[in-house]
Amino acid sequence: MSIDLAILGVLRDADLHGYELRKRISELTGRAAAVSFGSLYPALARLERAEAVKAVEPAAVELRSIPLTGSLSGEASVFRSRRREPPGRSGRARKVYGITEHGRQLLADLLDDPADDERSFALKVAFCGELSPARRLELFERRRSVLAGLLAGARARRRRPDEHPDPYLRSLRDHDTAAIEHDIAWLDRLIADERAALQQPHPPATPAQEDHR
Amino acid sequence: MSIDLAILGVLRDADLHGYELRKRISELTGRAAAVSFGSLYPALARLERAEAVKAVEPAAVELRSIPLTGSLSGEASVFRSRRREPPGRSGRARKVYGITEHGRQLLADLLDDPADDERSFALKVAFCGELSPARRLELFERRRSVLAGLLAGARARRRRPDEHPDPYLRSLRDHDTAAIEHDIAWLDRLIADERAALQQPHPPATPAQEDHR
DNA sequence: GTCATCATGTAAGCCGTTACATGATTGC
DNA sequence: GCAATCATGTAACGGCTTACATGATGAC
Repeated sequence: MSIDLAILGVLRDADLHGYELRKRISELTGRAAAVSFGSLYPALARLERAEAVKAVEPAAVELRSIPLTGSLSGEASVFRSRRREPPGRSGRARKVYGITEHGRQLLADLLDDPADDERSFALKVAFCGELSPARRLELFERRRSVLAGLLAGARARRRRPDEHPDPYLRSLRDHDTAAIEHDIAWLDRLIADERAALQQPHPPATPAQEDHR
Repeated sequence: MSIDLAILGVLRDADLHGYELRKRISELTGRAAAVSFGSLYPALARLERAEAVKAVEPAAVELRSIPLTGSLSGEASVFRSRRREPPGRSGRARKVYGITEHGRQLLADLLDDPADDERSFALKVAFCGELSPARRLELFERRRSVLAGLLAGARARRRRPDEHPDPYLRSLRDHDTAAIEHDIAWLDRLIADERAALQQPHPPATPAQEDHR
């Protein structure tokens, strides 16, 4: 359930109510993301029943926003949005959710799950700061091998030039092949960076996320 | 229903039975396509009820394979697969479908439908040889404007560097932005070719190719 | 005073998948 | 005679969307 991944991943950084949560999820990437309320709210209810998230006192948002090290401006925007409201009342029974310890574990499990399609892989990358470098490397390499398989198929098809004389289909396939190659090149960069980070335990660019727990 | 588009588009070029049809659909592009039997067979039944396709005599396959101008080798492979079988019997009650006149009209309508997601757009490109140059141009430009909107959003998000310090999310977004730009560049080539073709009524029929490596 | 936005939720339904049932043909 | 492949279908279920219902707040 890729929506759980999105919810838990975003909630990991800040306590949020559904409406705001949806905006954050939509902004994760340009193409993929975007969930509707019709799936978000039931999913939140389900995760609450499973005790992966729980409703928190809105007041707790301010309390939590100060001590956290990461995502400062994200917390600040929640703060801003609350500032406008009178102390006693807010919109319609706004329900702010926070991730639980069990939710964190579930997020870790979801990130570890080797099955990933286009969409869930993107989400996993967005949240993979959570993972150990070794797990991250596995994630990237698993995806790379899937794409390598697709690329092999795409190239094989293109090597039979007679079979599809339609120039538009040809152009589509050429573009598709190039897009896969582009994705693989990106993954190769991520993999190389990860390998480099494994060599020297304290790399300059990506140490920030590792300190919580 | 994007599966209808795929079925009709492939059936336009050759009469086929379900099993073979599925293979052809899967081979259209490297990433998108691929339908399961569980959706293919019911869809074929539905299209047959709607008289967009009809079961044809397997013997008609050979008859039809000669006079058609396009997709010669595609027809030939059907011929090959039938050659192996004894005259009276084949696998289990194999049902060969052909497109009807009404089916062709439906295909044209589906190609014209302005709503397109990632998947259906790819299918439309694969089959857009069917369309008039002006309609093709509309198709490409409609898609281009959608991608331009996504790109604007993606760039705006990237222009707020403070908001998401996570390096993996950053990398994901950068890659996503680049992929959208790549798609737009491809569309621009298709559009330019189409415009050129509109100028001189008898073009050499070679739309944009990636020509990478 | 009404419109846009914020906010939460439910219900119906679409589109597709996996898993299962069935069976013929081919090659070993 | 057994496995792999070809071939067609059904059933159950899953996940997500649209459309709807409801209502508060702020801006103009």
